[in-house]
Amino acid sequence: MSDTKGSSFMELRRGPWTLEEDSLLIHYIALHGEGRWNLLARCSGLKRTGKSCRLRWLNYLKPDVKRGNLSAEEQFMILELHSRWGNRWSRIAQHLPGRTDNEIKNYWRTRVQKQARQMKIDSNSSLFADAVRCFWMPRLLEKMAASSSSSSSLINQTSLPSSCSTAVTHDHHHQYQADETVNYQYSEGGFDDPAGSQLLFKSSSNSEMMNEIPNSASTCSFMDDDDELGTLLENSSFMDDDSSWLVDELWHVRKVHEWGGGTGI
DNA sequence: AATGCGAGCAACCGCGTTTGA
DNA sequence: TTCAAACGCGGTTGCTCGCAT
Repeated sequence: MSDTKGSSFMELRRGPWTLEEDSLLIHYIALHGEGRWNLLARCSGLKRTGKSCRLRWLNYLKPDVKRGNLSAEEQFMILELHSRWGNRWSRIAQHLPGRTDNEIKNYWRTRVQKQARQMKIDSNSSLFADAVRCFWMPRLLEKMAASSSSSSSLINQTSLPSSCSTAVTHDHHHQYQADETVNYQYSEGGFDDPAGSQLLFKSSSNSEMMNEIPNSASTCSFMDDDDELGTLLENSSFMDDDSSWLVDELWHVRKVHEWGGGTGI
């Protein structure tokens, strides 16, 4: 079972890869292709396990791996797909070309869970899901709208109760492939419609439009009970930047959720 | 300038699944 | 059908770098 058996006589390297190791790996794969990682590890001259070689290639050296910050669209996709699939990082990564499961996992842990920690709530709770859906995702949509006047390949919609939606204006209609059977669609009307609070999916198999609200049982219901707070939140900027919300305000959300008999944490 | 600390990310580890002999 | 090897996924660790003191 051990990946290192058979090469136990050889001292295996660990830790950061050197340029020489990278070029060895790239060269070997150029000649022999991907796969058979243990064979590669034995034959390439690398003193690494097959696992290590595979990881290095897939997460860093592979030509189509994107580097750099995640775009608003990519962040939106991660939030949306995670709400549907949970920690299925590789599955989520399949829908973000050039991004790896490791990168997405790191994003979730360092950025998303950080927000949950600041709010002192469980990142797996419905409350946090509400906050993401009501404040973070609309903010990303705003950013996407602002930048999409140039160009955009992705887009979406989300389940935004009218009480939660911020002023989002769009001049564009976008579409992206979400998985084998579902196309996500977003159009401007979806947000302008006061009742436009649902996630719309267009089945590619039967072309029917379907309404779906992930986590619908808890979707922002707490907002309906507090118009004053709703106004406050709508008028507020909930992220100082890409990943930092105004924690004090979100703390109020938490309190309203708890006191208002919300879905709990 | 030196030190401490935290965020971000690359890499490792354990384990479940798949493959093929 | 069985079993060992290989593969892939998700959780965790630890290194690096930037910022604050």
